[in-house]
Amino acid sequence: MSEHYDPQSIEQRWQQHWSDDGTYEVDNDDPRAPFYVLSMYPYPSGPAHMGHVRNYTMGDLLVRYRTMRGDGVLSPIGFDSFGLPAENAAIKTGTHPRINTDANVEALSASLRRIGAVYDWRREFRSHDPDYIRWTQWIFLKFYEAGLVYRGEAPVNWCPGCKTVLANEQVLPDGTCERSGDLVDRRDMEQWFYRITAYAQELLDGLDDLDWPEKVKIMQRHWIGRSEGVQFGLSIADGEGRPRTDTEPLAVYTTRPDTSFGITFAVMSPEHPRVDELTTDEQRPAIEAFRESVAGRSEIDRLSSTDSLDKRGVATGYRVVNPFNGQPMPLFLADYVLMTYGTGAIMAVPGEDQRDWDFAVAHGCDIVRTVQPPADFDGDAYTGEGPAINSGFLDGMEMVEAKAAAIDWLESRDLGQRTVNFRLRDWLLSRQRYWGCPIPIVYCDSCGEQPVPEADLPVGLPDDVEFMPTGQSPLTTHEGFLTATCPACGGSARRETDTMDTFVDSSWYFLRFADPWCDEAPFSAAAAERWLPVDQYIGGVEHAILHLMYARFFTKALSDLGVAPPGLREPFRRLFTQGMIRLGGTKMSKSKGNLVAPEGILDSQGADALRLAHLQVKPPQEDVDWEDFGIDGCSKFLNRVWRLGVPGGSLTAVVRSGERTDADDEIDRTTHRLVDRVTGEYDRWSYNTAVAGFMEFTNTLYRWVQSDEGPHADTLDAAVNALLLVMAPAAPHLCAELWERRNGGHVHTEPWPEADPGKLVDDLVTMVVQVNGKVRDRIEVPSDVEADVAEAMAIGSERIQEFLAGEVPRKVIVRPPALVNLVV
RNA sequence: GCCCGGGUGGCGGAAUUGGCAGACGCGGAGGAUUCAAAAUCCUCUGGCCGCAAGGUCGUGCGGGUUCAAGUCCCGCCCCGGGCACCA
Repeated sequence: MSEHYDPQSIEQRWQQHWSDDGTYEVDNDDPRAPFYVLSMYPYPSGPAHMGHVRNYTMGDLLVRYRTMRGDGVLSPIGFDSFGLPAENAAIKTGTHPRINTDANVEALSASLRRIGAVYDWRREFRSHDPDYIRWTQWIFLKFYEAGLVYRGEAPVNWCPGCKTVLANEQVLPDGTCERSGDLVDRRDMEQWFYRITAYAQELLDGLDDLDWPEKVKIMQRHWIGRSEGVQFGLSIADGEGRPRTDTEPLAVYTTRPDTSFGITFAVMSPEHPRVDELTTDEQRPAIEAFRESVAGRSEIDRLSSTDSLDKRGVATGYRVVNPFNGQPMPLFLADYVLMTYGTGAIMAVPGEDQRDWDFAVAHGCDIVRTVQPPADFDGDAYTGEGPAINSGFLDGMEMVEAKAAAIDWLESRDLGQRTVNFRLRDWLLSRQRYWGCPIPIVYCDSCGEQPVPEADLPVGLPDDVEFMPTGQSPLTTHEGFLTATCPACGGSARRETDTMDTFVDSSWYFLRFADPWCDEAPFSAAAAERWLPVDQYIGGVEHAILHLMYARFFTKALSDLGVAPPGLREPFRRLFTQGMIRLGGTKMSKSKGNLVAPEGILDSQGADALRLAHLQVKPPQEDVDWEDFGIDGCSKFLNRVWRLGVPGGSLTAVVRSGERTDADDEIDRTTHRLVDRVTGEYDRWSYNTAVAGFMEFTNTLYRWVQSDEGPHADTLDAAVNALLLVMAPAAPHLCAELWERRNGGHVHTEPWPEADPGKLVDDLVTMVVQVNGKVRDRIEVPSDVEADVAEAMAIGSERIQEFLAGEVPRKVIVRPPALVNLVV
């Protein structure tokens, strides 16, 4: 075999070995402790780019590390293979999405193998596999039976670019589509929804116990947006301003009932069902015009309006009555009040809400302060805490007390009730596209909407379709697909042509991996019990809300439906979010067209060098610029390790035998420190410093090997072997090759080395001696030096005596064996 | 506006609990080897003063606590990300 380091041949050889040997295949009855490592379900867009490499390198490191620690590691892979890009490509080129997608899956799989990432490939599947479609539909039907799926007319986000509706989460803050970047507009459409809001409280509570980045948990909490308040009615006023009893009061929701005495007007959403009823003839033309101007605009567009407030609201002519003080006040319509939150109508308290203040000024409404601001307050609305004023029976109470008192007052009179509201909305899952999982529903003229019987699953996608340039789904015109039989009456029926959002596929794939062979259910409960929750989930922070929220919802619902184990309430116990790779200042992605392909580097320097560069460049959770990568340095380092470790290499040709010396003991301790250090760093994701540790250790060995005394054969042997063991998860091919040549056998099935605690500390350490906090001398001391000895040595130092200049230290701080500080 | 991160040499970064700031890598300089080069190996590499020994300043800015602050506290500035009229 060649003497010099040749990444090409050894990488190919070992990748073949891991595959043939089944090193990383794990059975469901494996006797080792189960540990589930999962990188986020990749969308197959073609060969891997650098972002993939970073993600999958980190996951692979963990898989190999945990395996050496003795765990039976489940490391599956599959592909999120439904989605718009394949369908858009089909529209352009006429190639069926399945052909393109499968080719892309093959390309991505090959890339993953080439960077040395290892998986139990027996468990691989793709979202568009008929088997996977079958179970995705089966779950839909289970949810349908349980009332977690419903169809409803709703204002939806329509993306003209994607020719489909989007879930709220898929619309960016600036009102554009997260996928195509097109401006989203609003339409009323009949759509399918998952009732995720049924789990709002549990989704919120469950976050507390998850070992996730705090940042992600905060984002989810905010998205769920729980608020506590009270819902009550504002009576409609008659001509004299007295409450009418012949019509329902207008329901409003507030989190600040303590300020109720300061209500000076009320506002309804333009789409509130009672607008017609509560508009005077005089105001009707203005109201109609206003509603029309709002109708076509998306919610986000409305809420981000920069129009002045006088243009954003209009009076209905009606008045409502504040139940607390009997005061009548005007009722408006305004675009910023949403029908989808709370009751679709609000009470306005300009004294304690800045937006209400601005609206009151624009429309000439009264402003009453009901919370006493501090003396130095000089703003408009005061939103802080303080004693209630101008508030009748609430006067003098602090906010918390006043809230409770106001709610009690309403409840005791049967005027209102305590209410919890969530910002989270139901998950709109229908998409008007072809390349997705069909929704298993048929429509019968006589029986109406009917679920497809379980035995008839999967409802597959027809292959003989033609993609129209308009982007309209070919399912809507495919007679063979459309034609169905009603399962209830046997009559003719028409099939649902919407397919599911691809986030549905990625909401349960991690469960299927536990048991992808299961034929009676999406997975067996026993397998789920064994592997789930995922011990370590790895992916991009860009999925902090969408995917992670949906997957949590599915897990909870499946658990409640008895499909998943009852105790399985969360899918991902630990989450790590790695940073993205930027090039030229923007995120590296296919849509931005600024990808760097790894092939060139794999050809020239090899997978190990590329992996090491990804690990070394920056802390894994941080974003990184491609310009900062140091592939050459890593490649150079691997060559150094090779020359040090390869048997018969010139570097280690001269070694001592016989007696061990102090130098051997020192190297031995350094070796144990390396093992201890790297173990801790792997455990806390400090991969960049772990690589620094390899390099530092290698530098130390080089200096030693080239020193006059030279290394003792046994010490050097142990040191290099330890290096190969701890580096094996990071640079698997090189370590496997050198290990086999040196020791025979396979480094990745060796047990993880353990550091001897007794060998972590040197006998002699350098103690710093400071005078007034400044380092003035360094003294070698025994590592177990006593405080008084250390102090005596410090004061005894000649250099220190010079700095003391005869003065006696006023105070002496001794921290043996690290430091002595003399204060004069 | 609110909520998270972050600001350390020419660059990426390191520094478990307050205890030698700048590990490791890149870049740069010098040397060894070589006919020469590549590769490799060694040394040096925060600023300023100094021939040197050494001194002195230095972790975004301004204060503070402490024997001791990159690290803790108070007040600012800047950068990145998330949310954004949610009643």
